[in-house]
Amino acid sequence: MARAPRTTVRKAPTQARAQETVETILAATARVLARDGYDRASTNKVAEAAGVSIGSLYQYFPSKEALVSALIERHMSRMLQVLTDAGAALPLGGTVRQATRQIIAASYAAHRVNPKLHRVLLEQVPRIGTMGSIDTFEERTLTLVEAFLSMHASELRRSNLKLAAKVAVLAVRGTTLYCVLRSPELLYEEEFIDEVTDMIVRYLEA
Amino acid sequence: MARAPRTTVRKAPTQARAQETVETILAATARVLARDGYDRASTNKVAEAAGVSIGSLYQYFPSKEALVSALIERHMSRMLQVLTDAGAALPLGGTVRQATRQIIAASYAAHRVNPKLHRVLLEQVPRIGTMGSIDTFEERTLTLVEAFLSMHASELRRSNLKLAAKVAVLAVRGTTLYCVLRSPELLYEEEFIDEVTDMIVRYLEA
Amino acid sequence: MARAPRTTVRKAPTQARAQETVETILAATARVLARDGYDRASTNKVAEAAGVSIGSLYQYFPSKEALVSALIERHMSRMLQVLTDAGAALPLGGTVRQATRQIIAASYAAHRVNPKLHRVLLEQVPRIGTMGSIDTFEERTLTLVEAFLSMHASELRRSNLKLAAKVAVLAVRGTTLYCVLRSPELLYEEEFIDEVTDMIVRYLEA
Amino acid sequence: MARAPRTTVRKAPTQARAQETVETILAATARVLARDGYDRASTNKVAEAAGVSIGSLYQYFPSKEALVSALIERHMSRMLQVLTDAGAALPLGGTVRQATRQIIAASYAAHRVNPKLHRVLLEQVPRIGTMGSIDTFEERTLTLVEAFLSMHASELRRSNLKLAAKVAVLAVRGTTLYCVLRSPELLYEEEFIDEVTDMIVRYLEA
DNA sequence: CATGAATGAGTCTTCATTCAT
DNA sequence: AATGAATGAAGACTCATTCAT
Repeated sequence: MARAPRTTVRKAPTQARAQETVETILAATARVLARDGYDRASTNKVAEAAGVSIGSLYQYFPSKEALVSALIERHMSRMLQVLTDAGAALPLGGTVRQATRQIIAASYAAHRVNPKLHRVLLEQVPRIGTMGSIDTFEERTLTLVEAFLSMHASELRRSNLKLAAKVAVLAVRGTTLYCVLRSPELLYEEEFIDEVTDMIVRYLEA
Repeated sequence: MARAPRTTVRKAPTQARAQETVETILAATARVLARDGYDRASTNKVAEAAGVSIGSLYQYFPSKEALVSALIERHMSRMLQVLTDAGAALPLGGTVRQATRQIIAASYAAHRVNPKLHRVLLEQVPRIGTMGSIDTFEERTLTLVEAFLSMHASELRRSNLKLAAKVAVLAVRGTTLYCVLRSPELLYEEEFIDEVTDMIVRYLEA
Repeated sequence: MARAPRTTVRKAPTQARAQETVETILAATARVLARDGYDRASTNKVAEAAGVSIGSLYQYFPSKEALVSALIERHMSRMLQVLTDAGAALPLGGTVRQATRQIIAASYAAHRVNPKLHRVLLEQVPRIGTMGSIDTFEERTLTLVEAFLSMHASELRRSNLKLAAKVAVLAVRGTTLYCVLRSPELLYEEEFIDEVTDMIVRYLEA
Repeated sequence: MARAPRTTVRKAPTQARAQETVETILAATARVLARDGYDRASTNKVAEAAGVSIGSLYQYFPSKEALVSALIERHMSRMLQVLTDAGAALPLGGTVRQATRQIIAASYAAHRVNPKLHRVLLEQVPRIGTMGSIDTFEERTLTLVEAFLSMHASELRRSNLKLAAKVAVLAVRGTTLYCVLRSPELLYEEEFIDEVTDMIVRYLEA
């Protein structure tokens, strides 16, 4: 179980085949993690599941942690992508309710990327070095919300917008977390999202 | 997710000395878990930290998982106790805001039991057999809230009280989770609790 | 698993109750050995099965080996008793066939003492210090047979009686061994014993 | 008798180096077993004796029992080979005595394969999963004898040939067992084999 | 680049045995 | 005497990682 081994990717694969191999390995990692849990998931199992030799695996990932990190990284960056895409399209000119709805919906959309994997990562993976990507996601969301709030400051009844932003974000996060862990299908229910939106809007509006 | 080993306590200690040993071991478990994380926490380290032989540890806990399970169980039951105590004192005759404040405060109080340990358990412990106690906590909270809501139905503007209860609980949970994981001192700030209460009350009231 | 610990009984129980305890423990040993095999049979399990504390067990048997040794000893001495009883009654004046039949029958009778236990001892117990009792049994048989042969020397066609005795004893032993290990009910079949007798008589007679 | 762990070989070695390793390990197993007995023979000791890492051992044998099983298997198959080779040359046209002599001699030859190891296996090894190979050996012998008896039926005075075959085989087995356990040099003495043959022939012939 | 045999530190766990009560 | 809590040496086994081929 070593002590704090390297965590970065050993080598950026340039050739197409190498890129494929990396993909295969990451996919296998996700599968094995889901099947066996973090503890019982061994690099050898992953290599076998990927149909790749253990040597090859270590060609691309210098340690088990690097492997899992890469998986997390990739997943979070995809979620971030979805969040950003949906957030970038923000009709900042719309009503507070509309905008709020859109931001919340964007977060839900991001959580729809691969809820099963997300759950496994949350449940099975002990916090690892580069867990930073998760914070990145949360911070990005917070930044988005704060920006939005300050733009609509006049319509809102809050004095301490920073605090309000944080509470709002955390409240929404409570709901998405629940969805991912216990009820993934809720991520797709517009009514549920509406309900959450309603709570947030009432909280924020003057 | 692999076959789970036994997870129950092996032997109910009868002598006083034995009871002490169990306590010592659980305390050491918490310490080692916090220091090294679940993976790097070995049963031998725990025994050593407890000043107890590895044999004694296994006399009472048949596996590493049983050990951690017992710790979780104990922690959650303490939290539950605090929640129940604070919830039992519910001034059901008070205003919605007062009652809401009290329930939320009760939850915060429960999370103040041992946030450091709570965080370790959340972050480090891959899901283990008897994780049921956590669900118990959440369900108890939900029950409490639902009961409260139906008592004050006339003052609330929600038709779907069950949904409202769930959303409210999840929202609050988002905030306590954040506190435990990133900002334990927030658990003690009345203003923060007020803010959260405000959100929930606005959401629920007619 | 210690190195060559004491093997003798620690203390000859004088009181009736103590004698009973010893019996209980030996019976439990037999049971546990049959159930779990020698390796998985622990002294703690035996104590529990006997309804006796582990401390008490060690009061009477100073080691695991001593425990098993005592069991073997007791079993073999019982077999020896049966063999001797049946052999002592030898009608040395009878025909060679009659006498042979009786000796062989005596051996079969001895093997009927507790074939199940005998099998367990044969299969499960790695050779232990005082395994001497088994040799004792075989030597006693051999002595018996040699005595018998020299008495009937005139009726036999063998010159090397010692060799003949050995071969005869080993041949019979081959059959009893088979019975104990694979077919205990054969120990009770007169026809089978007759057949074996026939072989031996034909081998010995002039 | 408890649940048996896996007993088959874990991995068929493909590279020459691996094949060598397997051989080395089996040889070391035999040595350590002979030196220390089954109980005191640990997988670590075996690995060390083989000059191989414990990891390598487990690469090929998933458990201690599998290791010993493989050794038994190999030994028995060698004995079987010798038995079959010598039995295949049966001069079925010869006299009963000649044929009997040859079969018995074949069995003795088989027991000469590695009597020291054979003894260790008999004495030290608690019955293990794939003990089947031993039964195979006995059954093969029995089949051989039965076939032989029925071919020579006219020259024999037995009506129940099956019974006769069994008794004869068991009698011979009694002698080989003795040789292996107490007197290996007897396996090489023609006179002894003659004596045994004499007994069997007298038993069978008309 | 890929392969997979080899490594060995370290893990969980058992169990014979002791000894304070 | 009896009890059973405590001990700790030792064993079976895993798995991240390396490196010769």
